[in-house]
Amino acid sequence: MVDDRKLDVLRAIVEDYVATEEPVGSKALVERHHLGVSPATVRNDMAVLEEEGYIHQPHTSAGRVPTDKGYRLFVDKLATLKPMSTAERRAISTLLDGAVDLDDVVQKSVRLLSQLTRQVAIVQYPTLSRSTVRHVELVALTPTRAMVIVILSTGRVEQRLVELDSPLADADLAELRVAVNRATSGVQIAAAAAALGDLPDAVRPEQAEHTRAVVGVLAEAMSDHRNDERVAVSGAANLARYGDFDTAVRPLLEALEEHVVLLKLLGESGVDAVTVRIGHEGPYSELAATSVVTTGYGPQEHHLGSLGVVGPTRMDYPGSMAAVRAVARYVSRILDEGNQ
Amino acid sequence: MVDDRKLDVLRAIVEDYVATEEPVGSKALVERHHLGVSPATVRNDMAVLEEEGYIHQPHTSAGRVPTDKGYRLFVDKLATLKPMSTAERRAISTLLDGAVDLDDVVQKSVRLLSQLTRQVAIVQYPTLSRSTVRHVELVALTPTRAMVIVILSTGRVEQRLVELDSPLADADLAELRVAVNRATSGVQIAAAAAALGDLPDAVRPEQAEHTRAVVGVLAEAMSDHRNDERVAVSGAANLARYGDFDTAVRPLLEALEEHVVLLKLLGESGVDAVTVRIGHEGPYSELAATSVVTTGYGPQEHHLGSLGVVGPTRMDYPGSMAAVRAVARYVSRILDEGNQ
DNA sequence: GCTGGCACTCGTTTGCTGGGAGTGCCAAGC
DNA sequence: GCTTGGCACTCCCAGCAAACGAGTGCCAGC
Repeated sequence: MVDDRKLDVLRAIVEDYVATEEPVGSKALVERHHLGVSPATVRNDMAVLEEEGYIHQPHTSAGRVPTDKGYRLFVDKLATLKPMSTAERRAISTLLDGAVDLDDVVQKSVRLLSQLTRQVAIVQYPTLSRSTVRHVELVALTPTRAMVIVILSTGRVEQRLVELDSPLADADLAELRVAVNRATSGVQIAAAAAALGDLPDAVRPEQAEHTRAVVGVLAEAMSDHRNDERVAVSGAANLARYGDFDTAVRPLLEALEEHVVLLKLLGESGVDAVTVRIGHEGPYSELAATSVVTTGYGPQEHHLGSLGVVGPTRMDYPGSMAAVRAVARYVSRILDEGNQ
Repeated sequence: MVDDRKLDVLRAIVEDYVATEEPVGSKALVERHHLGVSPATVRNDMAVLEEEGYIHQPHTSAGRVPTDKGYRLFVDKLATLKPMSTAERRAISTLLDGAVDLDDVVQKSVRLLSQLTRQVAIVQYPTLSRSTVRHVELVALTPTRAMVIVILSTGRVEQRLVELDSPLADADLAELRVAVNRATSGVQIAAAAAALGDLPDAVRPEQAEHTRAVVGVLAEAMSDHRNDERVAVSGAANLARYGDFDTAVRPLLEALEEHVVLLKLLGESGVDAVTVRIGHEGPYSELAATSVVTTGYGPQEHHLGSLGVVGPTRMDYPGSMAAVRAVARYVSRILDEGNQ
């Protein structure tokens, strides 16, 4: 049976182990935390905790180390989210308010998150799939070369070059611009890309050739899900703080290069709900020694992407969870503002 | 005196040490390279090389290790650039030809370079400062909110939101668009930003308020040198291959987070001239154990940015130099094509 | 049910030693 | 005069044993 005091002991073990990176023994425990009982009692509790699988002893005469299950219990039952200090809050808001565009927001956030948590931070770029087309602009660069620019509701701008076989008159371009905007404005990009398919025949049949070229590139730009797969990473240097190079650092360092892996790690967590995946709970056996703290972000509960931190299972969960939630909220707020 | 055979010995030492990561002795040397002389002779040569400071002995009864000075001589005198294999060439061109825009080129290049060299690759985003304005587009999103879009000669697109105090009529916006383009089209961005200063009074005095707002944001977008400071990094996981965590890996890992440091490392190397900076030759004493191989890129010898690889002094210089040069050439070519 | 005492376990540190890799030097040979 | 084989010497390192000590489990007493 795991009663309150045993939970206290578990919490103390987790905290000490996170702080010292060394197995923690009964004596050190009662010295550093005022548990109000003697080492012998703590030892009895530890024996039970070990039997239940929450802690583990590397070898006979060593202290105890939390298991993944122990961390899990710690996170579920014990972690009171440390609130951010006002200084930290101010740092977040001033930094992110200074961002000039969406990419800037992402890059600043990821940097910030890694600095706040002293861990490796990951921020997924906002997905485009749920955004709507705000405006399409066509610009003639030369008579046979135009640039199409798609402005999305999230504030993101996609641009593509179009090469034409024959010159296109400005008047025709203007007409095409009107037609395209009429067809796509306010429509979700996937639907907008589909809607464009009907245009070539509907507008100026004699210009169908041009229309088809422009519309083709436009549709491609709108169905480009490149962004859905992009992530920004920061703070790899924080891994250097950890020992255990081969089991903890190296696999993670390798994973950081594989953005697909990172996306899977981030998962699809809901907005405002912080998810913690501990060690083996994650999808990769090589990353059994790393934990992930993530949450979704997006204006008004619309999930646009995920962000979070990764690090060794032995990480500061309460601090990481608080920072992840705080940053996600600010990012959501900024996306909300840009959206009006 | 350093004659030809001693150079051969030095080369052999460098090659073996790079391959094995271990001090190399005279016996192993004659076995693995057909130098045509006995170990004793090689020892005599090594004694001279050591006296001259090209190699170093960690301790008595150990093999020799090249010094920074030794690598320098190796690079200057001995390294014949390995040509890229045709498979590698094809990989480069197919990958980079598939890039859809400038950022994509940069991201694909850096990835590619790190894979080719199995080192950490760094690519600076092309600087905007030398590019000219190709077109400025103004788009009304709501009556009091507009988006300004600047298309540059390099193909880069900058966008900014403008908030207006009072509604702006479409006709006025159109007129402003014409005026702005007349003032800036084909002009280098710095000059264009300056030229915009005169606009508010010259065009429609009664619209000066609006003009000033739009022009202000435009000028800001044009003088935004954010891009000059941006770099893409890839291949940090390759550091894991190296031992010597504290002296070689950790400082570099930390440097990778500091883009300012990376920019300084990249330096301002000329297009088509590969620069090698070995160990202490670089600007940072913490990075005394790392070397940098860089070159500039840009269409028609116009330096738009730099790219390169960093790694421990014990790196494969010929291979790295060849890969850096090859990638830079392809990037230059692509920028050139987009520029026509 | 908590506590102090105590014997026990076992990883780590320290000190030592033998083997081996590699060198420098020397005398002889081409 | 350069090259070569031989040889004594140096010094790192792997391997081992002993001492150490942190931490435990268990037990008897409160």
